[in-house]
Amino acid sequence: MPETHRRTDRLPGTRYGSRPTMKDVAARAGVGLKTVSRVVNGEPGVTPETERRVQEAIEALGFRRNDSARVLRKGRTASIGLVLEDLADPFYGPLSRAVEEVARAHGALLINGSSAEDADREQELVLALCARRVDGLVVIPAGDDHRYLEPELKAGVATVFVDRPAGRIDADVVLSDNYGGARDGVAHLIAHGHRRIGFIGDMPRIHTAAERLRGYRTALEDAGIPVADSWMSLGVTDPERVRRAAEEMLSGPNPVTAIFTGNNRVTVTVIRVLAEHARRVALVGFDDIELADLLRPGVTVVAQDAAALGRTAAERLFRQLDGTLLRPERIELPTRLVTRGSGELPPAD
Amino acid sequence: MPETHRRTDRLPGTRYGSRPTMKDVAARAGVGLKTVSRVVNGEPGVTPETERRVQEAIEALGFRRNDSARVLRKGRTASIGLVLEDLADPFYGPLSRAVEEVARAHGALLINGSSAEDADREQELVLALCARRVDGLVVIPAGDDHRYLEPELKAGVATVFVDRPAGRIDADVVLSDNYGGARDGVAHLIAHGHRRIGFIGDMPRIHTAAERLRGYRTALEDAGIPVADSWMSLGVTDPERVRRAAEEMLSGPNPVTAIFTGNNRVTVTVIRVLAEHARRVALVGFDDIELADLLRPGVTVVAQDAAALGRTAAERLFRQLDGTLLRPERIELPTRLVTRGSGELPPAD
DNA sequence: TAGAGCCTGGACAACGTTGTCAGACTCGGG
DNA sequence: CCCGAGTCTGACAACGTTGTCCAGGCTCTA
Repeated sequence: MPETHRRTDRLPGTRYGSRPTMKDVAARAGVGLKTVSRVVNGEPGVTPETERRVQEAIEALGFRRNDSARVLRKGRTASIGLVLEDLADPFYGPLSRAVEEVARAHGALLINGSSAEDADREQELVLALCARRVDGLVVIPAGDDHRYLEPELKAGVATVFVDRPAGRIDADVVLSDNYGGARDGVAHLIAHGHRRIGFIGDMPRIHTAAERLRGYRTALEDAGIPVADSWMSLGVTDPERVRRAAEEMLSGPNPVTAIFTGNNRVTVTVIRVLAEHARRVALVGFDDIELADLLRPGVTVVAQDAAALGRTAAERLFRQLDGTLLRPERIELPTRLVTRGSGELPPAD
Repeated sequence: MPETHRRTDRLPGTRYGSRPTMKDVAARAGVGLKTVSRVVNGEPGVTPETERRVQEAIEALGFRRNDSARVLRKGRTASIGLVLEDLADPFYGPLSRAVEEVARAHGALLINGSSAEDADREQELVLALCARRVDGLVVIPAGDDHRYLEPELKAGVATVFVDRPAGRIDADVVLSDNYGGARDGVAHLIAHGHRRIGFIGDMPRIHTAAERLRGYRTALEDAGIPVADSWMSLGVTDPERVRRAAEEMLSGPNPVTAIFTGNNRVTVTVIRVLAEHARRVALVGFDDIELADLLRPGVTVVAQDAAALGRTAAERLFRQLDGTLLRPERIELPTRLVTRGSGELPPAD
């Protein structure tokens, strides 16, 4: 029993002593260190008999390769980082899963963090992931200046931005057609006779919110409808503010007959508000929401394919890692107008 | 310029050459290696002037500490693993976020994987995480035999199971009161006069499904209602099967007047089926679903607090790591019956 | 049977960091 | 002027793995 008290400087939390290493396995199996490595990695050049002995020792000791050491040696971690805004947002669920699936297909693990829509926290997270030496990053950016990533990009960290573009650096971006989707959604309302259409969206510094607002304006302008400031409400999307905004639009001397909502959270809140209102107001929302088809009236939405966003981004990431991808590109995925009744409500007055 | 071509054995993918190390920083700043380490880690014993020089060199080179090396040396990774069934399931969103928040509060990152309800994949994932030397694991188990974790537990990997208990090992478990919740939900239906109540749930090998079924049976037995096999349908929860099951219960010579659904996915499908039916059928579902309050009739549910499950589990995990937690425990969190009308429907015939 | 070539196994260094320890230097008091 | 205490710094080993390279034993052929 040599080496029983090797690690005297271990942190106190490591209670039960430390794990066996390849050295221990080698000693027990009576072979050399590298032979164990070969067995563990399925490399050729080991006789069946030796392999058996090594396997036995591995089993007996409960050996598990230490990937930290492996990573240190090999330079690749086989893991990618995903930074998004909020793990609990239903929009990011399918997106995360798609990224995870692609990662899994490439033998990589997913490290996952939420920025909570805070630029500093995003940076902190991204840099922590870089310190872990993730092979690549999928980032839904909160901030708008990503020059802090330059050393990382130079060092070969594959990076793809999703849902919103990167700020002040040249990087791969995968977006939805926020502008076109919003324009079509609002045009749908106009086609059903609406002229007074409200817009409730996220803070305009968020790219998606700005683009959707732009789509809204364009649709109105294309139809020759003047855009009234009082019908646009941009800001945080917590229920209280959205509720107030909706109620203002619905009351007053010149109430809207339809509302276009800028994302799933806003849509849900506005549905609640409308449910309390006597007057029937048309609604089209950006992002699909579960059960939207069962509400009465059903909720018409501009649906983005969150899974496709994630999949596309992750696939580009691994193509960057392959080296088969050369120049950063901006990819825009189409949205789809799903009509379910709410948009078809004619103006009530 | 020494050391420009040090890493000849790097993988081909590392395109842009390699990252600067502390050694490089030390050389540039004209100080010793350890001094750089001290600056990077904010350790005392460095004059402001020296620190400035080091910071400058770090900045200039774009140095970022390599946490793989750090981990190897220190034995702690400051990361925990979360293995769940499906990242995209709305039930796991809040749970993941809660785990992430606790992790963040303890300065740890979250590595995240989906088992897709497959025991082998769960094991593969868990062991991959252990190879990464995560400090701890939060596992929503798919399998029912976790003896493969024994060496890891001995080695001090903190582990907490959530939502379902561990199989054949002694470990911390945080559960919802599935039995009691289901019993109360079914009792609610009985209290409103229902006698013929169907149950549609997940595969009985899944602990939560079995417990909820048990609650269902108990409620019926307590009320002296015989339990009919034809009113219980257990199996995979894809929409097709659930739909068939619901339709069978609703037709035939002896149709149910109420349905108790075993999880959120089942509930959603059954709502769809009921929406197509003329006859009004009462419904109580396990798990809350978004917008349930806006459906007509509103959907009564047995709500679990997914965030509390995640938070409790993660907190126990870090207490294990602190050493302040000694014996594994089984914690059961209460559920809450949220009545929203659907459960109050009287039997239609 | 000797020599060439192949197969298996092991010694060793390196990956980038941190803990240990000792050396150099400063400062103040005796 | 010297010494001790204190401050700052750096050399070195170790963490556990993998790549390189060489040694020794084997087979096969001439």
